[in-house]
This record gives sequence, C-alpha cells and structure tokens, in this order.
Amino acid sequence: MEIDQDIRHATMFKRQRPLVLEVRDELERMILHGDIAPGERLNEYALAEQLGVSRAPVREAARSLEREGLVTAVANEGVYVRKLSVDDALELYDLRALMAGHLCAALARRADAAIKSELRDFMARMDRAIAAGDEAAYFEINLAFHDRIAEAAGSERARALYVALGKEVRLMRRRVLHGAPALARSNMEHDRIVTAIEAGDAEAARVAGAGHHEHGKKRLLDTL
Amino acid sequence: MEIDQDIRHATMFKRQRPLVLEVRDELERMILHGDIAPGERLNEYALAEQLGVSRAPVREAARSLEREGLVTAVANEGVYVRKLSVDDALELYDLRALMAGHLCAALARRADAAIKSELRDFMARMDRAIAAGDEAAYFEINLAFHDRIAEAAGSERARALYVALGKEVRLMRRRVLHGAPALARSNMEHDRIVTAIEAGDAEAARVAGAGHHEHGKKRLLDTL
DNA sequence: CAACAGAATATTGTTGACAATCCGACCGCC
DNA sequence: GGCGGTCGGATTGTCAACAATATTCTGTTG
Repeated sequence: MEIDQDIRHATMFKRQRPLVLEVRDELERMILHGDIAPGERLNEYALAEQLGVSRAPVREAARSLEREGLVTAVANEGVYVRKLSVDDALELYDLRALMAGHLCAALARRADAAIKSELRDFMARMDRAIAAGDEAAYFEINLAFHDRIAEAAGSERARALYVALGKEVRLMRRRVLHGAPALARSNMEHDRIVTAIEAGDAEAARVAGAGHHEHGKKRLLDTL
Repeated sequence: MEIDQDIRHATMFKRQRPLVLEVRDELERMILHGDIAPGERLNEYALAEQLGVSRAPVREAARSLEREGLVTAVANEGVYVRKLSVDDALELYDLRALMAGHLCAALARRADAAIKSELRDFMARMDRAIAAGDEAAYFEINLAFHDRIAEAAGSERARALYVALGKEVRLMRRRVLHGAPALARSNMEHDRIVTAIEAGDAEAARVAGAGHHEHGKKRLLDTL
C-alpha cells in the first residue's frame, strides 16, 4: 500500500465530477485490486495525503463504500476492509443466484429480438474465446454478458443489487474457474439461460440463471 | 417541516454514539413520517441548524440514507427525498416478495422448536388483535412477526435487504390494508407460512412467503 | 518480572470558514 | 413582447483546525 498518485492532477483541467466520486472509485479499485487487504484499516489522514485531497472526501467515500458492503465502519475507530467469512461468501452466492434468477426471469418476459440476438452474439464470442484458450477474454465477456442481462431486465433496483453483490463477492478473490472444460461447461449453462429467454419461458430462465450462479458457490465449496 | 429539536440536548449527558447515527435516525424518521415530503430537497444548512449540529454529520447521514434508497443525491445540487413512481413501487414489491420467500425458505430449513412456538405465538396475538378490531395493534405485531422471521432465517445480508426494501416501500405510504376481512385473510397467509416452516418444507415456505408479499403488490394495483 | 496507571501519540469526530457551482431574477437587446 | 446574457443570492463541495476518543508506550509498584 505504497501508491502515491494525486487524483487532482488527472482531472485538474476539467473537473465537474465531484471529488468524492473520484476518491470513491479509487478506493474501490484499491480494495478490489487487493492494494488494501481485507481486515486492514483505512487511515483517513494517510489516504487523504496519498490522494492529494482533504479528509472530508475520503471520509465520505469510505462511508459510500460501506453502503456497498466493501468496508465496515466502527465508531471512533475507523473503517476496515471487510473480511468475508466463508459463510458470508456462501450467503452472498445464494443471494446473487436469487437475484440472477429474478433478472433472467424478468428478461424472459420482456426480451425483444434485438436483445436476444445480442445475447447470442455474446455467446459466440465466448465460444471463440474458449476455442482460443483465452481465459482472460472469456472472463471479460462473461462479465459483460451478465451485466447486459441485468441491464436489459428492466429492473433497475434489482440490477444495482446484483452488481453490488458481485463486488462484494470479489472480496473473496479466488480464481475458481479454470481450464477449458470448466469454461465450456459454464458456457453451456449460458446457453440454457439464453434459450429460456428466447423462448420467453420465465421460470426456466429463473432456474437456469440461479443454477448458473449456484455452481459458483459449489466451486467455492470444492476449494475448501 | 417546521420542527425544532436539538438532538444534542437529548444525548448530552451520555453520548458514546456518533452524532451521525443520531442524525441519520432522525432524518429517516422525518422522511418516513412524512415531515419531509417526497421530491423535497434536504437543505444541509437548514437541517444542521435545526438539529443543532454542523453540516458534516448531516451530510454524512444524508449519504447514508442514499444507500437505503430513501433519498437520491444530485451532484452540486443536493439530496432529494425519493419520489417513488408506481413502477418503482411495483418493482420493490417484487424484490421484497423475492427476499421474503428466500428468508422463509431458509428458516424452514433451520427452524427449531423455540422459534416455531414463537411464530405461533405471534399468530395468536394477531388473531386476538383481529377479534378486538384493533388494526393498529395488528400492524405492529405483523411487522414484528416478519422481522422475526427475517432475523431467525440466519442470513444477515438478506435480512438487511428485506428491512431496507420495507423502508423504501413505505415512501409510497398508502394504507392498503383495511377492514377485518382483509386482516383475517392476511393472517391466513401467515398461517400458511408458519405451517410450511413447521413442516420444514422450504419450497412451500418460499411460495407462501413470496405469495403473501405479492398480495401487497396486488392490493396496490387495485388502488390505481 | 508482571501488571497496572498514566502520559504521549495517533486517529477519528466535529466544526466553521472559504471556494465552486447552480438557480433565478433582472436587464438589455432584437 | 420575447429571448439571451449576466449578476446576485443560495447551496453544496472542500478544506484545515480543533476536540474527543482510542491506542501505544513507559515507568512505577507489588
């Protein structure tokens, strides 16, 4: 945790975006990237100096991250990067699966031709990534695929929850998905989701979407 | 919005609780109580003076309420009490039903004799309230009943979500439940939930819990 | 040598002041 | 009379200093 970058330099010429948002994003990046380890305390003063701002924006940004569940604040003591217990992580997987099912079901009810073909396109690109053995590309497209589903489901609150839960899960960063077979199986599950959405079968989409995410939980359990 | 009460006076002698939490609770109360109407802006300076604190705690408290969805913040402009559209409210009902189903299912899997008898006790008290025609008492016990289920389900994150969604829904404050027949029907649904939990039937509990909350949505639709 | 008390230090909590920004009213111009 | 620019007040954004609290270190005592 020895990074010295002044946020303001980057945005000095044209900044209409509140400083607190910049700080928030930077802190989030630091946490998710592992620059600040789980359990570690966020020192307001040190971070403020590091980022070249005063403590007020840092403080507010930290409280904002608390809302997302990335940190926990203790009165008169400070805010700590959240340390996920295995039980916490399992619970998060359950909730995320629940939300994913809900979103997939909602999308199945309202999907039009455009979004359907878009989803098929995502799948084709993931297939290509698997064929090329490019796991990094697969992960990226996979992420965009799920984000797109959440977005297109038309339930903004549910989407926000899904995304927030995703960030929380990332606190327990283990690379659980590896190797071409696992990837191929993952994309088969994607196919089940898209097929149900195409058919407008909400219940099938719910089951497929939830099941896909429950496999993530199962993979976590396997690593214990 | 002409209330003048100095929070600090009330807590002057013994305050280890951070000021921001007091302010947060007070703002939440004001919003849910309707002292500040939906769409209205929260004036940091005015509120700070009214509560007898400086702007910083008010600011932080307001940002905290943003997480709960009670207010929305606009950069350089201020935070506004959230104005729920009907679509928003319907979405909230859906999500709340989803969470309730999840919680009921979880509880059905882990409930012990103590919690089962506790739930039965809640039901008996609600029956008595119905028989006495005491709607206010029914509402209160009803609230405690659902909170208890959420708490006993053992999924802290899900419980927090359920409670937060409940608060959001209250932004659209319409008394949709009225009259002894409606109350009796509501308590019949409660019975279905408790019976499923007693039987340890997670799926039945999920369906009953979700269904109970979906009726709230239906009642809202009927008032349109 | 261990344990406790107390001071010294570090860190958060809170405040009031200043700067940047936005909104509305007013005025001139077409 | 309507439109656009500009000025002024109101409000939020940011800051640095001060106060309260927690933590660490140290010296003393049993």
